[in-house]
Amino acid sequence: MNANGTLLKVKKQLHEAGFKLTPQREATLLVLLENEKDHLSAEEVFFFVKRKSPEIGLATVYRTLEILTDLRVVDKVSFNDGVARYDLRKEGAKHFHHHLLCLECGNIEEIEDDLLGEVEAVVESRYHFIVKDHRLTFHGICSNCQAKHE
Amino acid sequence: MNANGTLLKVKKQLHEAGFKLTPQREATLLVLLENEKDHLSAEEVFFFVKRKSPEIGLATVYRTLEILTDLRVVDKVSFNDGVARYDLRKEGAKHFHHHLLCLECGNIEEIEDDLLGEVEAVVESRYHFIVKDHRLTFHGICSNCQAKHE
DNA sequence: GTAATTGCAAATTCTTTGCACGGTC
DNA sequence: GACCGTGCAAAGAATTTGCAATTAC
Repeated sequence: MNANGTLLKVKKQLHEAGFKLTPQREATLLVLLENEKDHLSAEEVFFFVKRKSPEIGLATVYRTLEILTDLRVVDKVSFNDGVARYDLRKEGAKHFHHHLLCLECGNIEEIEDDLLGEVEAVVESRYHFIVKDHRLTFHGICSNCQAKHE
Repeated sequence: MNANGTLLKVKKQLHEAGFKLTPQREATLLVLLENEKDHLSAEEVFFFVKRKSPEIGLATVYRTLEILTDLRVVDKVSFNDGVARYDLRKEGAKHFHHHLLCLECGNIEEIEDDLLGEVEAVVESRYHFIVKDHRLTFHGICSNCQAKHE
């Protein structure tokens, strides 16, 4: 689904949940869409939104991100650096994607493969735990940093 | 390895890394060992340590936990609730264990199975990423909460 | 003895909240 | 005109830091 389609869909979701479609919320959504590959913190979202709409407040960004998290439009994730980051959920993706965190350069790459199908089946049967979602991050050395060492 | 064995081993590690073996560090370690199954936050560790050694300061606990994280004695993890939690690494475990987070009661269960061997091989070959460790948490409904619904 | 470590308090950082004002249906 | 949403500033929570006093080795 393209950015415009996603935008329309989320607007509909907001409306159906009884929220208003304010310019601030739209600007925040646009920033999230334009930086889909990144994992922006609230401060970073604020920074980008402010370039479009300088009058916006940080608290509004936090409040918007909270709403979007509740509506499952974004996922709130944390990579142990003390800030919450917000990650747009992929349209149609059954599960949350995975991350590759490089221990040297700190870069975070997203991978889309659904790698956990079998593993979830094991967890469900062995622990009688109904899996709804997961968070999987690999820590290691990215290909760029490997190349630097050669 | 039993608690005492672990304690001795960590003391040795501290010593080899040039740190002093203070009573505060020992008390903090003991608390971590006694609550191995929990995922204590720094505040919680502080609370327990204070019962043994009331004169300890919260900053010391933070500093000790940082050292233990650097020495890879504990893992710092975050379950998106805004606090860092500290999880003792299992002796001899090749990889960090996994977690089952119940969305209803909030309980966190640890599972020891090494479920990711194949998945890591896929990641390494497909993305040329050298995997050093991982974080995997399943979100879902634990068996207790399932029973409540019946 | 002395350099590392501590406790305390102050400072920082991230996030949430209270509130008066503004915009919308 | 009720009400939702906003910006701002203040509050709150988690963590870090500066420093003088203390302690381990």
